[in-house]
Amino acid sequence: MGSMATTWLTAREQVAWRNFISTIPELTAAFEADLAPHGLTMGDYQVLVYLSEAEDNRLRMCDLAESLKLSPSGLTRRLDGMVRSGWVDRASCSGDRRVMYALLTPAGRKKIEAAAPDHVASVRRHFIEPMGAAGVKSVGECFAAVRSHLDQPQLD
Amino acid sequence: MGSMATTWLTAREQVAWRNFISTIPELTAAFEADLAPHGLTMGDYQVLVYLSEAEDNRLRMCDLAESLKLSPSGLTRRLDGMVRSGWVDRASCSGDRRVMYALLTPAGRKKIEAAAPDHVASVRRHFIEPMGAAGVKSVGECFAAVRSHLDQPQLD
DNA sequence: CGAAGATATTTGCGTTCGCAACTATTTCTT
DNA sequence: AAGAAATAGTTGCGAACGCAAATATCTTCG
Repeated sequence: MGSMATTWLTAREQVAWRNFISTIPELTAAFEADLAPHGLTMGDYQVLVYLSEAEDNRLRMCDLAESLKLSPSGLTRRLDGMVRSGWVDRASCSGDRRVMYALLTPAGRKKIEAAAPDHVASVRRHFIEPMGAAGVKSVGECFAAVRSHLDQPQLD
Repeated sequence: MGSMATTWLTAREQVAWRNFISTIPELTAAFEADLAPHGLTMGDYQVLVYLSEAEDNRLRMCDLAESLKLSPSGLTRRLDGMVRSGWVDRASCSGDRRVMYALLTPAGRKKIEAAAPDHVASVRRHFIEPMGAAGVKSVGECFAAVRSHLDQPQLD
């Protein structure tokens, strides 16, 4: 096996890592709780966001799954619920019959318009404000870096 | 209803938020993948970490659940699996018979000692290195702030 | 002391999600 | 053009987890 000695985390690195990893569950729970009065989960909300920003308010399932970082089957099931709720419709694609579009219904648009102010306030209150302007900038850059590193094809 | 106008996110705030929220699933998937060869999930690993750092290598279920940000039932089930794997034992408490201790077995200690170098390398590679030293410091502070805000009893 | 409430844990149940397998369609190869 | 490979989506299955209820045990207070 490798004779490479382990490079442990420095105190500061460990603080960053542990703060991050232990905050995520509480933070997401807070967002879910703030969205619950609208009858939405974070997952539902994200679907509505992507659809409302998409051209013609619709996206192919696979593109939406990619945006949401969700497996194909996960998206199928999530959409099932949202279709039942009337916020999203499915539509087949005339050009490629493998494809299903998810499309925002008028009810879905109403839903996100009603929920958005509360959700934005929630994000601002729990996430943006505690870290301050400099923190926001830095965190944005850091996670961009983490993400772009993850998306690379792992050369090593 | 409130006549308060919504304060939308600035471009920079939105970048930070979206980078953060979209990176988490990929990041956790990367950690899970790096830990999988050891037969461990992130959840299992965290249990082993807390137990290995605890006095006498044991913790009350409720304290462990609190540390892990897990519901009591979630912890019960997670431990079930780890007990089956032989990494953890349950022990009742003579002083308070409601209490169950989770305690690290020698096999559990071996397990985390074997996995730790890989996991630390994984954290370093996916999380620490991409954000750089200044980023690490800032992210640590930011999430400490977010967390301490969440833990407050919500005065407003 | 004894009843009421608090605390610790587990179990039943429902939800969410990923993987693997399957179907349907399109695209590539020769 | 025919077969192989790739792509899009859904379904079966199992794992993880939270909530509410049940159980057992303390603790508090009249």
